Amino acid sequence: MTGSTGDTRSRIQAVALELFTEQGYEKTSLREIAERLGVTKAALYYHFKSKDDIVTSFVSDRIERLDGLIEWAGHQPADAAGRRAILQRYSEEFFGDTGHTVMQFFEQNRTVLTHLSSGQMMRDRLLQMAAVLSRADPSPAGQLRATLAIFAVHGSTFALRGPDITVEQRKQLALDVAYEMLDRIGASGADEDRTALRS
Amino acid sequence: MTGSTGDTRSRIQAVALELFTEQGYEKTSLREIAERLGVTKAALYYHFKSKDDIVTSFVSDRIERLDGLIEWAGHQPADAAGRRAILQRYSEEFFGDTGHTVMQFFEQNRTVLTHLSSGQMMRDRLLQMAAVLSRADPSPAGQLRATLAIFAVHGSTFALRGPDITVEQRKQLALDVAYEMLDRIGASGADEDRTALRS
DNA sequence: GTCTATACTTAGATAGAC
DNA sequence: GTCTATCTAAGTATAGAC
Repeated sequence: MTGSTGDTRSRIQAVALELFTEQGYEKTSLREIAERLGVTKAALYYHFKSKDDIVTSFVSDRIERLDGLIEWAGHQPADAAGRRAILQRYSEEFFGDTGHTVMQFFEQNRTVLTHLSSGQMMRDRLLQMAAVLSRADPSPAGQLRATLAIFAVHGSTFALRGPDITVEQRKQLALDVAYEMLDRIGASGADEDRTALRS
Repeated sequence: MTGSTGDTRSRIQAVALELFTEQGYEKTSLREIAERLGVTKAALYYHFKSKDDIVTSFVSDRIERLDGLIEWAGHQPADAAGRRAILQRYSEEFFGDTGHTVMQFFEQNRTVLTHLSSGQMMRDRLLQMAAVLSRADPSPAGQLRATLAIFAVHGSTFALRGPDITVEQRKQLALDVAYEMLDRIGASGADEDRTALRS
């Protein structure tokens, strides 16, 4: 921690991720990051091309893991059990030690998904997740249900009030609710027809 | 439009809302807004205290309407039919002509909900909506289901791919899916117990 | 009451010395 | 690999013209 040891680059990543998550990407200045590390702004620019390049550096690893998950998901059965398995693995990725901080960063900086290149890549993977989850019923209703299932995982981090709830409980609760949504994808089909006509 | 007519203030609001929604709050500069109106930055500061005061000016109206809705919701029956009625009115508020642009602004600028005073007020109302929807079952599971129901309405604006889908269809679809979630709030209770124990 | 001119502070970013 | 100095543009603020 205190060590003089080499890796300034990874120290920048750690501090930036922490501050970006706590106070927001736009609200955190490079001066602030530099000061916390006892260096100048210019030093940051030796290690990273720009502010959003710092984000890219700790996001690309997540992207790769998500790509692996999506690829695997495509080979799972397109039934309810397959969907549950896919989302279960997604939630492990989301709540897992290595990925949790980065996912929390995106949860706190949702506009980054639109305005930063690395954010758009993540957004893209999220859409692919929804697509693979709803491939048994790619109708708008199926897409929306898949999106909501994913959001159950994300939303469990802030929709659940009270600090007396553990991470493990959040995770389990998110999955329980998400499964209800997943199980309805492409279920009867009769529902959808009624819906379409009702309007 | 071209007119020299008085209301610079409301012209600023209109242009700002449009640019903030299109390109994002942080990515839009006051210079840009001023130029588009043919005035200087300083003119903006005559009409508004600050950049985020412009946001407040067009959000406060939405807040008031939401307050009315929440107050009314508290008097509705705390059963499934009551919850459906509440969310239905919420979606009308969300998709309605007057409010839609402002709600789209928040959808495109979610970090504003955390970092701006007016955003926090809106965030507060959203939490109150979730609370009133889950008052029959204020457990974490109930809260999460209520939050997801609200998010079905919001998410229908971006989760539904394809431009061949009308606003009215989005609205109806969002409600259909949201109702599934609402109907499960405080339903059996047995589910929750199983969930709690399973972990 | 409505706006312009001007200036202050801080942001992200770059060039070049050590 | 890091620092000093500097650039442009951002948000902000005020004095004063009309």
